Amino acid sequence: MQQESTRRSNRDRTEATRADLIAAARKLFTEKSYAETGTPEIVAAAGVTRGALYHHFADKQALFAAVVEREAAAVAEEIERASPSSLNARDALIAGSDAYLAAMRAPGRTRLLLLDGPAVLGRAAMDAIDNRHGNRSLREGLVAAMRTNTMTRLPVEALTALLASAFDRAALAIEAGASAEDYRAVLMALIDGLSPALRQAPGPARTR
Amino acid sequence: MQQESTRRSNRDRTEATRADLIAAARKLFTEKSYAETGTPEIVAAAGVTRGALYHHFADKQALFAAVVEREAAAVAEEIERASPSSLNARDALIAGSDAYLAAMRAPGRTRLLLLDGPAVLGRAAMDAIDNRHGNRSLREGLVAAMRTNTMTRLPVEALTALLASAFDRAALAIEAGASAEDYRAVLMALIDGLSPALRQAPGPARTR
DNA sequence: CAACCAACATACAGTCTGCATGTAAATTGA
DNA sequence: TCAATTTACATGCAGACTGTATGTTGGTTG
Repeated sequence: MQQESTRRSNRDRTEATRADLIAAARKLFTEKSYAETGTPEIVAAAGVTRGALYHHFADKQALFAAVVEREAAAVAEEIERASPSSLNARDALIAGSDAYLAAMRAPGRTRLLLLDGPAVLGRAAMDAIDNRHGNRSLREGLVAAMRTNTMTRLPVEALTALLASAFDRAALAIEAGASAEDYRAVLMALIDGLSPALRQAPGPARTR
Repeated sequence: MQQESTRRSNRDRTEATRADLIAAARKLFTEKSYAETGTPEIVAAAGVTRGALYHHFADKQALFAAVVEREAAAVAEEIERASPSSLNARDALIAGSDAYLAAMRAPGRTRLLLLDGPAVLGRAAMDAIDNRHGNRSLREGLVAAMRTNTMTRLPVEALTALLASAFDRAALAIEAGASAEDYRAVLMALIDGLSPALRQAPGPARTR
């Protein structure tokens, strides 16, 4: 018998504490905001003290970065899971778009990834995170579409960034109560507008 | 002789103090950020005390809102000034786009209007400001283009918001050192993609 | 010119962040 | 296996900041 409950390896302790802190921080950062959430509140919710927080994270901002990183990874995973993997280039883009908009409906994600993230960590850091997780599949989809001549050839980085920002804005608007159908229709029109051949009536572009 | 220098009406005093505070705050908010700028620093730069600040503004956030409002108005004015007012619908959009990108090169504007603004004031408040100043001309340009059948008919609010977000993102990328030509080319392609008739080769879309 | 009010300055209370210091538990290596 | 060392925290403290309450001076008004 080995000290039944009080016998945890250091790695387990670290992992558990970090997870608790990230979960508590995520909850509070999304319910309120980064600025309005204090570290005393976070550690209370996580059941530890501020000492533990500053042992595992350099500062409040580093904890926030960990929360954002984790959230971006979750979004990327949801999108990849929802991608049927073999459609033609355009339909793959559409499927990815819908998956993104669906994923961003999870409460707090827009605030975390689109409002506080850029302001607290800076656009450059957010771009790095996006490129590590999110935007990758979008960029690859665009490259594939261009390779099959389904899409006008354009600078890939710029096109990826601009389309991504349009998706982001659509997610924000939809969360704020705007018509999801309207925004989806415009996004589709923007994408289809980039197809040399394809013009009007791209088939069943209905929302449902 | 009436007390030469110490004779100012209350309205003048208010106006001057508010202007000093807004100018000092703008400078610091853009050099650093909203979060990293304290009110003691602001009032020191403005040559007043914190009492004056809290007399004229409800709180630090209200001062920030005043700075943002003023900046958005300045951007809108620069755009309207640069608009030759009678071109065809598409060329008017192009001219407005270029004017916007040029205006956003003024130091600190991207941080103020695109990073800190949404995070501190919220997307809804920023939308209200944008609709009061900036987006108006863009929306009117889009409506005009649709009316002349130069552009596919789409939900106007959504299209305005999504195009505006693409412009915003382009401004951020350009400021971060990305190729202005690339981003401009993609923006033009997005706009021209919405023209039913117009397809490839929309004429001299060169950057310079 | 007396009463009033607007435009500040000063002082204070509460809270937060980051760090320094202390302690118990785990890991290491001889 | 057990002493040395490192890791994982808890506690306490210093500095800074925000918002407000209170005082004071100068303009405004009947």
